[in-house]
Amino acid sequence: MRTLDAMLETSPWFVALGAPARERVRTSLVVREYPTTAFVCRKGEPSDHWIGVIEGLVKLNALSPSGKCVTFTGVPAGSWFGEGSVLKREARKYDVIALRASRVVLMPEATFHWLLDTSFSFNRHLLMQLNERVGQFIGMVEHERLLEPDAKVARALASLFNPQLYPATGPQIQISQEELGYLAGVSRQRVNQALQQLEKAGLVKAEYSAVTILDLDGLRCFEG
DNA sequence: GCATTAACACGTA
DNA sequence: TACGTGTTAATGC
Repeated sequence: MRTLDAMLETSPWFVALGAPARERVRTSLVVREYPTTAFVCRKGEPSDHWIGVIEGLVKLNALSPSGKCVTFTGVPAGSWFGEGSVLKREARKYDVIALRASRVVLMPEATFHWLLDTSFSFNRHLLMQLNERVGQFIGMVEHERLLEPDAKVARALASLFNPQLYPATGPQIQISQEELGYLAGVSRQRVNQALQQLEKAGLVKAEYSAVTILDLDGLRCFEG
């Protein structure tokens, strides 16, 4: 995923639009670049855009009053997020931070609501995406309460490769073990141990600041 | 017992 | 140099 146009061609709701609507959407979009650790959005800001990741990886993040950090989800290239707050016309509820150099596309709120009012394919896509997210987050609660750390790390990794939400993701993801820890809810040291177990089981290959998935289905049902 | 934090040496970009 | 990794020791639930 290198360019905005490549991103749009893999967005099913966009492909389904007629030429005039595509043009209207296309001209309203703005592309921005962010270096690693930069804020794409901050908690409390107005939600005036739907956000797509063209290149890179961003995370939805929250910081506790005592300074602890949790990551709700990582968003890889090819996917859109942030519709919840735009739909409700409320302030951003979480920080969005680039995990590595990332190119992002912003769709203005006005375009978003116009699509909502005029395009069945857009509505259908949004419904699918929200439904998929509900399933993902319910799964997260289940894993958080029921699974051991090795399995939590396995599911956290697998969640970054949801083909419904993230259609155009290759098998390798560039993410540090510390960030995986924030995503899985375990310490960096424990992530390191878990990755060694998952590697031994032939499910992943751990690399420097990256993980390659070898067996996605195996990761999804890994229980130790 | 097991995970977490802290601390350290080492390797990599 | 700055950051990520692999490991160990002390601490806490």
